[in-house]
Amino acid sequence: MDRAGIVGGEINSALSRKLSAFAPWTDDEARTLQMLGSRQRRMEAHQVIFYENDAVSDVFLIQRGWTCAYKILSDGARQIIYFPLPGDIVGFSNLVVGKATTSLECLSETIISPISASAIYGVLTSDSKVAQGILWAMEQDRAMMTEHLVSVGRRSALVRTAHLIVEFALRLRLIGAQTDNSFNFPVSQGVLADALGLTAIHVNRILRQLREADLMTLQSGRIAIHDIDQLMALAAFDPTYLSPPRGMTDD
Amino acid sequence: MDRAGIVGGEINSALSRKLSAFAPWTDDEARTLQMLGSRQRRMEAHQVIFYENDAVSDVFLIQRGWTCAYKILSDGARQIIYFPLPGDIVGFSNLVVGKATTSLECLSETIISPISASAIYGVLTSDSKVAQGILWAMEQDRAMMTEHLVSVGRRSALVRTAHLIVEFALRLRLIGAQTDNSFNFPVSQGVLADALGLTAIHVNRILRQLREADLMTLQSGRIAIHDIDQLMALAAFDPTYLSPPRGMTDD
DNA sequence: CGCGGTTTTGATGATTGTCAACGCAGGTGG
DNA sequence: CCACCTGCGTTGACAATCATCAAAACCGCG
Repeated sequence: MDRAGIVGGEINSALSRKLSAFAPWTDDEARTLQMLGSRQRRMEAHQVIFYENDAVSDVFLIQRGWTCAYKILSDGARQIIYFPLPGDIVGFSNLVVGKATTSLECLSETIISPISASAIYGVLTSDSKVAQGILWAMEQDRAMMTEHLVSVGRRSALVRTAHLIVEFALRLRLIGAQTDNSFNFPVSQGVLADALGLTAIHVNRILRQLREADLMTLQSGRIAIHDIDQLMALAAFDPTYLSPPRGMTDD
Repeated sequence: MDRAGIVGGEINSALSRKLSAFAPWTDDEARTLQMLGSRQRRMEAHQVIFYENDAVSDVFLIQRGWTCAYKILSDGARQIIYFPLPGDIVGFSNLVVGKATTSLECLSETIISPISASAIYGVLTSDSKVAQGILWAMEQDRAMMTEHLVSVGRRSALVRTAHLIVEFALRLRLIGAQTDNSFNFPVSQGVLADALGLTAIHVNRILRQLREADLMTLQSGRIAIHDIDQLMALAAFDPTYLSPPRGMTDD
């Protein structure tokens, strides 16, 4: 297998970085991945990329920064569905139904690459290896949503919070954005609450518990994990849903 | 457009019935859909089609009956992710990661059609119209999961329960399995609880409330909806996520 | 320096869970 | 044919988790 695309070439697209966990890529395939991220737009924190029900047919690749996809209820409550990070593609629903089914907002300064429906369909039908990689990414998204649902439905506030933090840590590690056990975290406690189905006040109390148990600290936009093993044990975290399928990588 | 496949032909596959809501199909396309359901297996209530982590590469089309996909936690708690009904295809994750990411259990006597990975991939790449239909179905699944997450995260037990019941009613109507406002419902209160993130006892209390408000009754495996409008209003139910995209059907 | 948003903490309250008990229906075996 | 058993539904009393209300400290930023 030709791994020059990874070993020799430069990886400057978040999508390549993410999908390199799935399989090695030839130069040709790597170019295809690069191409999907050629158009780029910079956005500020708190800017909205699209709102629910907006007529959007593009899909968006996150290149840099943190975002969140959410729904707002009639009483003003908000539920965050998913946190798209660099390498993630958001809005496949746009392709099929022609409008956004959630809103998508930037949590930090962010760089996104809009990808047209035809570009996506083109890649999906022309290059079956790349198509498989994208399908894997979609499946990983679904797995994260599943875990999220399990968390909100059946895990205590403490376990649920720990689970989400561990997920962030592992996702960042997978895309090579984290070396030690600390990382920037531009997510306010209110935002965290809207993801976890809690109130900001209760999230604060949970974070204090985690801090006092010497498991992790969230301070001025940065998370430091002090004991990842204990944190994973507390969350009963099974990391397989984030990893590429066995036999795909040659590790 | 040739609608003979629907108007003239007989529709005996649940998949055709479901996807007929998405678009009209030619005879050729209808045959393709039929073919996906050619192999059939009958199963009893409480039988398990597959368990989480089983090595499965097939995907399953539900032809008849009710099923539920769930995860079990280390403490024995269960969260139901999704209720696949006739016409739904379950287990796309099997294709990509080669094993089941949830368990799938029959709630009633059920008929399923296993579909091999190659058959699915074949249809996805050879017939782009059918592929689009399947992508729409996948997107509808995702939308249901999203609503489910919103329910469990941010809706009160009462609203959440009402929302799920309305969803069932509309799904059944879409696949032509319900004419009046009552339908068989082989879902115990304990199962309902595992879907809603509640206890069976509390679900019982909520059902009483709904009954006493003259909105709906669940009795001996059958739901009767007395006031669908008020029920939808209570749940703030927006049905668009279940319907085919605008402009697809000629209604 | 003041302002808005966020974090933090305490006091109180509501929604939902836990425990316990009983009725009911269906199935099974003596 | 009936006793028994098991799963499910129902209800009440009580407990726990988490929400709500209130207030103050903090922080970055114009």
